[in-house]
Amino acid sequence: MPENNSISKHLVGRLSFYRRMLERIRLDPAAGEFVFSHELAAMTGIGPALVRRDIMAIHFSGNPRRGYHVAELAEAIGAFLDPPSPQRVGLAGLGNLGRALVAFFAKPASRAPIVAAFDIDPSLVGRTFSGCLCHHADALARVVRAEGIRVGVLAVPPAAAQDAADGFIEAGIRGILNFAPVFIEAPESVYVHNIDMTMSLEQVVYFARDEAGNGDAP
Amino acid sequence: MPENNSISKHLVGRLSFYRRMLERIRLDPAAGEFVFSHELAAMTGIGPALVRRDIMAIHFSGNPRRGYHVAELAEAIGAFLDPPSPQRVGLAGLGNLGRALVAFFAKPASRAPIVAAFDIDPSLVGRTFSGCLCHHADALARVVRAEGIRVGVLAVPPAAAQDAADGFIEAGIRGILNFAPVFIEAPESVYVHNIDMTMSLEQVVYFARDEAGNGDAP
DNA sequence: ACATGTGAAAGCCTTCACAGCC
DNA sequence: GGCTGTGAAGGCTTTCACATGT
Repeated sequence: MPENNSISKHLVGRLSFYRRMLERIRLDPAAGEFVFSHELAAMTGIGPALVRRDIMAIHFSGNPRRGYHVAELAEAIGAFLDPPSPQRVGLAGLGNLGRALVAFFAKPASRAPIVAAFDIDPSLVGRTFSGCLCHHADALARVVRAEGIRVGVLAVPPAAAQDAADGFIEAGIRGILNFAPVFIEAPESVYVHNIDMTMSLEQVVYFARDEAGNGDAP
Repeated sequence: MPENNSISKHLVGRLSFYRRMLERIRLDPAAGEFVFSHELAAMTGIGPALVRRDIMAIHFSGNPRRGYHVAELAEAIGAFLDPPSPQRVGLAGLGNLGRALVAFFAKPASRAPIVAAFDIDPSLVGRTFSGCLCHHADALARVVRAEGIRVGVLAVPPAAAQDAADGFIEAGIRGILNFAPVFIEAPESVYVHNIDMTMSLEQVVYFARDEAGNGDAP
């Protein structure tokens, strides 16, 4: 049975979010072994019907009496989301934001560990940040290939973003997480996700102005 | 004439993006005084028809011969997006991410300057980061009121996020930009926008795995 | 009773395609 | 000829509402 139902970006994001909530439930000694869709809904701000539909999408089933088994659901999400082996991530740009990101993601326990960083500043090259060595940007494509990196994170100034992206792409990267406030040109085969903080802040400012309703669930 | 056409979050985000591109064009001596929708489309990764529709939405008009007047369009977007006076922003959490954010947004020239920061770490309180004074988190609601802050940014650990949000809300904030990977409960009257980096990275990792298409425009 | 699983409906956003104009 | 402005269509997401199961 060919698994086809086109998987949307939104579904993947929500599954990631559910899993984090499930892990929190697992660590909570006061919580039971099961959750209801409306409980997950309350924890995430997502509607209960959509929670159920998302769980359906990964072919997991609950029990109308008890709800969903927390540990099993978390595992099912993992089986669906996680690649067979952790994907190695490279980071371009070790400014304030880049350092924040390695601190977030560098831990090897992570499902997507940052294993190499790059910058053009000679005072950073050769140093280690949160256990992650900084290479010179000139070595980007070479190190990406050598380390088997499949995902690149761009935390460089806007003017440098396309160049850094090109380096990653040339080295055969498959996905890019872009924090630079510019559009990154990339082949169809490379998935690009943009996080534009300036845009987000301007959005909040706009809706903060008048009686707008509550925002989105993530 | 009651301006009503419900304005979507997406539209606001794209307008913010267009404006940044227009400003870049203005600084480019090689660029002309006008742009076509397909040129803005190429710079942003957004479809040309949608660009035109977005411009329509703010009641700006182009000229079929020349395109859109760059300076005038930028001004029209500003008139639509920007509040009468710059909205003051407060930041909770001065870890790596918080420091990156003040560096981004603290400059008073910004349309949304961060004017105060908060943390519980005594070694940070009283110090100044990128020109922005760090107060103790206990003073959050008081300082937010005193400074006339209308928008709050959450860059605190997940466990502290709801508390910080409650402080902002109690002080009458109108919008929240949340970087913590949790759902923030807030009244209808407060707009909440979530940026969940872990989720975003997991999305990229998922789609990087196989032959997925290109991602979104921001 | 009350929750899951799900067809059907609703809503929203984007793209198509073309009339009208420069 | 090529671009803007836009009704209409198309596609995608989410919600509704209820049959089903326990």
